[in-house]
Amino acid sequence: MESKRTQASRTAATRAALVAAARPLFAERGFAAVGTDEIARAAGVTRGALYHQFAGKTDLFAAVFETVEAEIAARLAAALGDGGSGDPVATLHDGIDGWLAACADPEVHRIVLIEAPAALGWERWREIGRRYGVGLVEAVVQGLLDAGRLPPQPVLPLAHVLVGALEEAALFAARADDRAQATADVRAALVRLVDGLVVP
Amino acid sequence: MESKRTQASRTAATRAALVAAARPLFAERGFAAVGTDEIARAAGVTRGALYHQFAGKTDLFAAVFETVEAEIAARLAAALGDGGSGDPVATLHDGIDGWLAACADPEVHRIVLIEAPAALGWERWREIGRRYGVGLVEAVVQGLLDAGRLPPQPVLPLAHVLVGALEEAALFAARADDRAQATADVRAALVRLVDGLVVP
DNA sequence: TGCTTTCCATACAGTCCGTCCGTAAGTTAC
DNA sequence: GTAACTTACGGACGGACTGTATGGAAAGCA
Repeated sequence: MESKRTQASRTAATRAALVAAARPLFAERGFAAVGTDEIARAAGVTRGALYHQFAGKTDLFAAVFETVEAEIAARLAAALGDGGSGDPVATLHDGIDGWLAACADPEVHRIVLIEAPAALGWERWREIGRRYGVGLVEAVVQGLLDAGRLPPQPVLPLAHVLVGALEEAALFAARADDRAQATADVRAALVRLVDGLVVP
Repeated sequence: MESKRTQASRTAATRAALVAAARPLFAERGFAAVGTDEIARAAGVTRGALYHQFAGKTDLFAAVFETVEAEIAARLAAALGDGGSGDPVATLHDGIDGWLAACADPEVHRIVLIEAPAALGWERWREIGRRYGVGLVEAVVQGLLDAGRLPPQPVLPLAHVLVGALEEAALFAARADDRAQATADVRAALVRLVDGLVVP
């Protein structure tokens, strides 16, 4: 079968090809430094296809960003799902490890943490991020509050503060000379941070 | 006097005019969206002067970024200098307040936290930031370690984690609908965070 | 004052984004 | 099956922007 390609499959194929081609380019050289012609050629199509499938270069980047975010969220959800039955604080520690491991990949932290805020603007960046990574942190914090492991307080401010700590920790670890050592160090700092928050 | 302008003063005047003109433009529309011609016209010169004084658009942005960072650092150093004789934890609380107040200005947080990482790259961003805001946090953490108010640990990882928390807190507060409420909320979250770290 | 260096304005070349139009591939109606 | 229509795509054009090269004015120095 599949001798006759349907429109939907054509569209899906070209969009996927463009996203897959743009991802390493954006990650390597940044949003502004890579042109649409290079992306289209790498995807085996022309700029005409790109501008038919996406509203523009920024929209294509948003699609790449969403793909990366979805991968991280799925990875973290899987890791957190395993420890869901145990101590919520232990779950949080697992989440820290999973996050740092995911951001070790330059394709992740360069796109998610460096390029996306400027390319999409902070509001749109956070709006998308809230459906993925930020949303996970919110859920974990809410779980801790429900379990009485945190003093009563609004969820969102604490979640944002923790997200900021996690993001900068990931960049510090990923860009360090000795990444293994740096990862262990920031992990310890993050664990001390969250352990100081929770009540027995 | 001043009928006869010296070369040094000419250079200083044009550089200052360009930096002053570029600052609100970059803050309002972002690094990529504002052209060099618009900056030059706003400064009352031409692009020729811009490219004579700066290596390029990125270099001009770096100068703007350094100016903003220097202002924040001076402001925080003044606030922290007053409380230097008191409790180091109280000093840290004052630092949080000063930081949140400084980042309430869009010219600050848009340039420092959104545009700079992508425009300059993370390494250069942090290299400059370390001479200003990040360096202050490092000093405060080192002071807490010396005073025995923190369990022994490397300074840099904890400083970066705290900087990340502070940065995201500032963005959250600055972009919220109810900024006063959001500022109070993230301030409380940050205070709980650092209070959980220190030992009596 | 005459010469050199610094500072700056103008003109030019190269690149890149977004849009427009024509064509091909796929879908629906009869 | 084929005709009418919609969707996907390639190629080319126009506009904007960055960085550079060239010529002249202002300042430093003898």
